[in-house]
Amino acid sequence: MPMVTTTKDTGPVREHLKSLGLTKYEALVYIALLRAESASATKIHEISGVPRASVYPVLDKLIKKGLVSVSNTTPKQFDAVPPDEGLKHLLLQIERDAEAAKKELVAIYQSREDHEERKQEMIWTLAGRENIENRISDMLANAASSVIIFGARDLITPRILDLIAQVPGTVAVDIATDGTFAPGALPPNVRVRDIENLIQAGLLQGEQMAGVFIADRERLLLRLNGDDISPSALYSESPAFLQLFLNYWNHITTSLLT
Amino acid sequence: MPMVTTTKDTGPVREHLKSLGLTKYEALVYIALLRAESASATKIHEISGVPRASVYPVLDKLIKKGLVSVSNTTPKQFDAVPPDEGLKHLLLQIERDAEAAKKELVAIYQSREDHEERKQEMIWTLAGRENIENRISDMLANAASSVIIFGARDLITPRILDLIAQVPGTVAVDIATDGTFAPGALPPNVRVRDIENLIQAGLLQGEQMAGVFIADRERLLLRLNGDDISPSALYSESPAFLQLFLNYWNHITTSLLT
DNA sequence: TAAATGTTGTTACGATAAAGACGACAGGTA
DNA sequence: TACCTGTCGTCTTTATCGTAACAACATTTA
Repeated sequence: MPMVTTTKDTGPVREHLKSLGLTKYEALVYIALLRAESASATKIHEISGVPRASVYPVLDKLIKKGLVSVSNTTPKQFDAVPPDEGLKHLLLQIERDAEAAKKELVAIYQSREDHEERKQEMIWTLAGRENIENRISDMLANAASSVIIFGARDLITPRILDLIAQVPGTVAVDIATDGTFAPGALPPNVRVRDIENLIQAGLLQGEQMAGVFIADRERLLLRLNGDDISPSALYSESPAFLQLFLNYWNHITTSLLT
Repeated sequence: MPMVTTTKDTGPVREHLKSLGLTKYEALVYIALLRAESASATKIHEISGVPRASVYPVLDKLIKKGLVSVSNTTPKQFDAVPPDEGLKHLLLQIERDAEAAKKELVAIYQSREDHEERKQEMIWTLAGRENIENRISDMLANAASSVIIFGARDLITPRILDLIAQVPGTVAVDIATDGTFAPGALPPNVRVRDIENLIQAGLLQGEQMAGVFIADRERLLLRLNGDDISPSALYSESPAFLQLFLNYWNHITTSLLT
């Protein structure tokens, strides 16, 4: 009974499996086998919707990847390796590759000629919410003496809040924003200033969503377009550029004193 | 000076980066940027050998992946994110995907109808040295009461030896082989028998490289063609099939008593 | 038993999508 | 003027997707 089911609900899983190096067909066949518990090629074809002729080469690849095993009966029966076991080894292989790649790339990176002069004065653009938060993450994680953050409350997302909480106690963290934080969410080395009255006084206007992150007074990230679908940010280690915002910061703190 | 270097030594790195989802060009451009420290598109083209026109879209993708940042100067300058940082986030994303996929797939796997009868009697084929060792790994890691291993000494590779050493002390491990082990390499719950004299007596012949791994007397892996380029193995939970080798095992142990 | 029917494993070939490769061109810089 | 940058369009190549056909074998039916 050729009951060919269409490519149904298997929505996000396929995308996730693609990250692990599986093709569309490989994902479909593997999922079908997880459902079926030892099936023939034809049955796999019926469940997965993958053309019957394509099932065989796809199964070969899955076998080589250690996700599927074959019986020695005739006709052959195929069975999925349990997903926790199969994915574990798949991921392990990727992690090994990543480790090897990192090793070689770091070697290249460190042996390059350092012409930092130019680079120091450069202002760089970052794209994508994820990448921006990653950069902030690295700034906070590597901060040795001080961290300064100011801007709209929305900028300090739960993830960033979490990163702040993990900054060592020896690092002075200064935050100036217009909102509040849950009590006890921040360690004692973090000082929060409320700039709401400054905003109302017209001293801080413009890009509502812009925000500034400064680490050790030498690394700066300027976040823009926070409400856009693809936000962007500027990053710089330029002393001149930094000084601009450090002055800005001085302005804020002294204004708050009055 | 158009000094277009050919796709040179960057041998294995590219393969490793492919595991992380990078294409050939992406890998070449990223490596070039690691060498160059903030270069223009043309310079990247010269170093990497990637066609100049192709460099731009490739850089876009690398930027989206958080591996490259752009200056706001004109002409644009590009710079590589340090590899340890960049690869970390890349791998993190993959691990998140793997975790999500595992969750969904395990759900599917557990909700499938259990028709174990047929499967129990089945004998499965595994392909590839890596996959075979992975299966052995899982057998040893999940063994609850007993482990039996017999066959040529070559089968017990350093990795397997390591796995044996990690088996909990409550599990009785029996090994029969024709070679020796470094003193202290094995914990006290492992008992080793020497079958060399049995081999010389002609009681154990045939496939020199075949070996048997049995866990809890209910899971069996039969390794074949150990010297072949792509070795294979049989796996089974069939009681009948298992009994065959348990008898074999009895034969060995009793023969050694005389 | 013999013919009819169905299934399996394999091969071949076309369609589509992605990556790789090349040339051309408007605009800006030196 | 000469050069470089950024962009576009096109072409080739490769991998994946998808369809069709076929020999070998097994099963059913007459």
